[in-house]
Amino acid sequence: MKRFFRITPFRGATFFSTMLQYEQTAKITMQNSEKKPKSILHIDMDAFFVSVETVINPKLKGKQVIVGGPIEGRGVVTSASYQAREKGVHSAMPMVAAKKLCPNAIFLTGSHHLYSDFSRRIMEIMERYTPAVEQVSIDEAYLDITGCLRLHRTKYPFVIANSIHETIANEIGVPCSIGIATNRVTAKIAANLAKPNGVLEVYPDCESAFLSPLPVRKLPGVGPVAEKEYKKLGIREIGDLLKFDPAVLTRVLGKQAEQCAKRAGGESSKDQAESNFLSQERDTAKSIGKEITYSVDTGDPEILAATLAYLSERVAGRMRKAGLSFRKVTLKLRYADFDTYTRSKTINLPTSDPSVIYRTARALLTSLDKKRQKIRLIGVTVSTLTKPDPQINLFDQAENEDKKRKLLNSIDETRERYGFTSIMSARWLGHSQLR
DNA sequence: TCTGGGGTCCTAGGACCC
DNA sequence: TCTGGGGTCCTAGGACCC
Repeated sequence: MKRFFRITPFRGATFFSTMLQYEQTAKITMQNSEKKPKSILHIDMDAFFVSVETVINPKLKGKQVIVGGPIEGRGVVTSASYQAREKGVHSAMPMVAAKKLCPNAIFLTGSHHLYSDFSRRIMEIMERYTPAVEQVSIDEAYLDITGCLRLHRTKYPFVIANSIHETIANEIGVPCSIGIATNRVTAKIAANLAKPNGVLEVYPDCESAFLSPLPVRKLPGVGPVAEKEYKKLGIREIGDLLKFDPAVLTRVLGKQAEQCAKRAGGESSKDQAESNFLSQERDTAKSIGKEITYSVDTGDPEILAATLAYLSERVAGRMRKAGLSFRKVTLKLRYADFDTYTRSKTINLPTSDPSVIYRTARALLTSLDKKRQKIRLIGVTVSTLTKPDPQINLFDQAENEDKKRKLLNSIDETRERYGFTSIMSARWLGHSQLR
């Protein structure tokens, strides 16, 4: 009898029997360990972008809907309705291929602003239940509800999970799936298995029984490459990982395997760091970048230079908004044959000056662009980010820097109000395809 | 059927210092 | 003439996630 997990479909009868089951396993757990098990939720929106579009336009409900880039512009799928998925459409698939599979689907390019706004409202709902919310992407978050069960007058984590599930559905109109477990990895996997629109709880002490029969590919961090490597060792299921000496796995497959072995046992490094949930300062970005795939490959140096100017401005704008400076600039090129190269350069003193990004990227482009081929993609990323230290500025530089900063800030404000292209650097004026 | 764009983290070699 | 070991920084590439 499978006792260790249950999908709760929000009906009174099953709800009650689930409570009885929980009571039983929880009792056993209490006897086995002194400490109360943690209750971690992983909440993940179902087909998020498509769901938001459906809230805006209810006529889309139940149809094949695909959100992604423009078909002519080499776009890919970012979100597909379950009706489209039935036909084999999935995210990251070229839009052209999706169109072949679903010729009559509704294709949308989507609006990131809209999705961010929905995301913010959804996170606000979660924060009503616990302050320990850690958002990990636009449509998913971890919640630690261990400390607030009593506040919500229940012993049962799934009571809170169900309430969150219903509140998001009622107030926002977007379906989600929730995994409940004593640690993050198991909660995340449970949420995935609960899709769509389900809640799945893995009871305390049942983690490895739940995880063992699942394919290793289900473990977060195991992609196609790692899966292949594991297969060579005869590892197919998560349980197989436990049969190996972690030291052997680490030697053969590196640090990644070490993590996986731990996760297979239902442990994740982040579980220890409680501070992750309640840390005051949201960890600052490690890098900020922007890249563009041309709709037609180009070898025109003027277009390339204009694009670099544009990318540098975009990156610098976001960096200033975050109040950061960089030391490293990375240029990325992808040629027509899809071969991809990066070149980077670290400068001595941190700055947020877009012209430094541009000049550095230009120099890197000169050093890299030797292949006699047209370019498909070009990108600029800044990293080694720091909060600018005012003391670094020498006195005579300070005034200059201050003027520059004021100018750049006013540029940012204007763009905020009237859109990015309201103020354009002369270099990319006239290259309308960048808009 | 022709492969986006935003990221994070890990590896590995070489330079340089002690 | 042959040649240590540890630490840190820089660079390039690649796996993976959403």
